[in-house]
Amino acid sequence: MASQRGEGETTTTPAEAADKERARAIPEAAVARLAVYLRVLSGMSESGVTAVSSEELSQAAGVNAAKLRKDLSYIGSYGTRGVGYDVEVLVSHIERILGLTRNHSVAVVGIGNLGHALANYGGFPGRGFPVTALFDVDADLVGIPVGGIPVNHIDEITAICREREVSIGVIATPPPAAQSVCDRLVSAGVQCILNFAPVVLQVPDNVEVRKVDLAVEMQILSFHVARRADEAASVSVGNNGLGVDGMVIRP
Amino acid sequence: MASQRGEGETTTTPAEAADKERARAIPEAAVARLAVYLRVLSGMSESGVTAVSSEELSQAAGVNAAKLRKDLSYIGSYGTRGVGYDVEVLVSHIERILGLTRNHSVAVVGIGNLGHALANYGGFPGRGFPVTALFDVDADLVGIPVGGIPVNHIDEITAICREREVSIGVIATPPPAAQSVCDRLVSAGVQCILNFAPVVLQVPDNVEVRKVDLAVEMQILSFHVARRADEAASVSVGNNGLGVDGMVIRP
DNA sequence: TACCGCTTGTGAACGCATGCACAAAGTCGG
DNA sequence: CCGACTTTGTGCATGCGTTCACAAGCGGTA
Ligand SMILES: NC(=O)c1ccc[n+]([C@@H]2O[C@H](COP(=O)([O-])OP(=O)(O)OC[C@H]3O[C@@H](n4cnc5c(N)ncnc54)[C@H](O)[C@@H]3O)[C@@H](O)[C@H]2O)c1
Ligand SMILES: NC(=O)c1ccc[n+]([C@@H]2O[C@H](COP(=O)([O-])OP(=O)(O)OC[C@H]3O[C@@H](n4cnc5c(N)ncnc54)[C@H](O)[C@@H]3O)[C@@H](O)[C@H]2O)c1
Repeated sequence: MASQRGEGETTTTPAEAADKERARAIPEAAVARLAVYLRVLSGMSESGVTAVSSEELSQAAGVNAAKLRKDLSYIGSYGTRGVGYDVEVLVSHIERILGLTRNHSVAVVGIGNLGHALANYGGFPGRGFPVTALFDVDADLVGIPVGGIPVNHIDEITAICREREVSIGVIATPPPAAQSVCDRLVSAGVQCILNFAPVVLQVPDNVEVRKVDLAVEMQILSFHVARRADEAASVSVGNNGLGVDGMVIRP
Repeated sequence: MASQRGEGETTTTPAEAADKERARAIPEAAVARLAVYLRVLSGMSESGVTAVSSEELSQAAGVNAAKLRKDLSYIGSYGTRGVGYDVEVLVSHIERILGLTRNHSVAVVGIGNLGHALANYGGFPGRGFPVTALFDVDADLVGIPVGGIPVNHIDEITAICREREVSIGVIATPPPAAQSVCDRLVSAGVQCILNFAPVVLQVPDNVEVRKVDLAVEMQILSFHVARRADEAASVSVGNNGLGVDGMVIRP
């Protein structure tokens, strides 16, 4: 899985080496936000904006300006005091930190409702995540192209993932199949998995899993609805001020 | 615990009132995990399991046992020392905390690739999130039923959301339309929004937004790939220690 | 060149979340 | 009824992430 970018004798520039050392120290939460900043900056760049202040960028990204500056400081000092940041410079530095200077081949497993949507989605290839393989267990689906890629049978997963150097596996199968699919991806050398099935996957330490769980998202929203409803109720009815165990909740 | 003899003649039981007071104090991160516990517990319940220890449950949920116990302690003390937790009891308490004792009507806006998948998905209604309305701007889609629900035109959004008491709005439109759709949902009284469009939505304080951003998820995975690759590289090569950060950008 | 106003970068304080470790509280066998 | 054993619930320490506040640095201006 070495670098596939062959320019120059050395594989990394000094700036890259510096970035990479820094990468270790970037908080997980900041990484997620950097991805958002990158999208906002890309949009600005396309609109012809060349410079931006932390205040403007933080507004557009929906975060605190101080937090944004701290996040950017994790990747280095590329701003100009009194002026702001050069959009292009920031874009290229964030891209490098996020490892977007190389493409990450994506495989989608489970070409049902969700798998179809993902395979058809045009937003990934343009951002460095080409979908290069689709898998399903259903014989009727095998061979049919979805979003331009033919569906392969799940049994071919190891060979094809190796061959196409898949680095991200997306699981969109029913929950009972998810763990087995995950195991197959892992044994095919895939080290990153994005899981849509509402199942907790067991993986070795060297594999990174992120889950997208819509039911959980909705339940969190539900929790906030309930909390809000309570607040309204206790305000209108009158709060006796006593929680359980005599804890005083509100003044 | 759970004392408080009832002067709760209203719609809430004493236990509910106690829960609701606690809800205020539950950390956001714990709420997300409670939703996961709930799913695991529901599965156990269906499999006929009636009791579970924090150790077992934490394994199944993929978290630390101490963290699980702390999370559960936020909602009250419903375990039995030396034994564990009663599955049904835990399920009902978590459901109540998450506000799942009432149904939350869901509207999906943007019936394209993703919207179709969401509308067809059978996993929501069974969990208390019935999809009761679909909207799109495309006249060709209006009137066609998807997943059993006919698509309505976006212009009807206010009336229909009010009428069907929609509490969660799901945005699956292209990015440029997302803010405008969001504004319409808000003015229709929807206070919870789940956003799939890669856009930062601006909403009033009383509206809760959660976003699902697949590109961001992939970029986080990409970051970890890069980090891992660097570690491997720096172990084999060693660090040159030069911290000089020239503004070297690859042409 | 010297000054002024603006914006970055970051040290330091704070608050939230995690994980440990153990007393309290229960069960069960005898 | 007792004592050994099991598991919960939680105080506490630790670490991570966020926020504040301000000195340092830069461009513009006279
Ligand atoms: N559709 C949604 O909107 C939605 C929302 C939330 C979560 N999910 C989750 O995403 C997953 C997929 O949902 P869906 O609606 O697309 O389901 P689906 O039933 O439409 O599609 C599942 C696909 O997986 C294939 N499959 C089954 N076993 C397989 C295996 N062992 N290997 C490879 N492929 C296999 C099936 O043939 C089918 O094509 C489910 O776990 C679901 O819970 C979906
Ligand atoms: N499909 C995916 O897998 C995927 C993945 C990640 C993110 N997304 C995001 O989800 C969103 C939807 O993706 P998609 O692939 O379903 O797109 P799509 O183009 O297939 O569907 C968008 C739908 O929204 C409708 N629409 C457009 N403007 C509207 C408006 N003002 N009001 C109501 N409806 C409107 C269109 O008629 C269309 O039916 C996009 O923002 C996309 O970036 C999709």
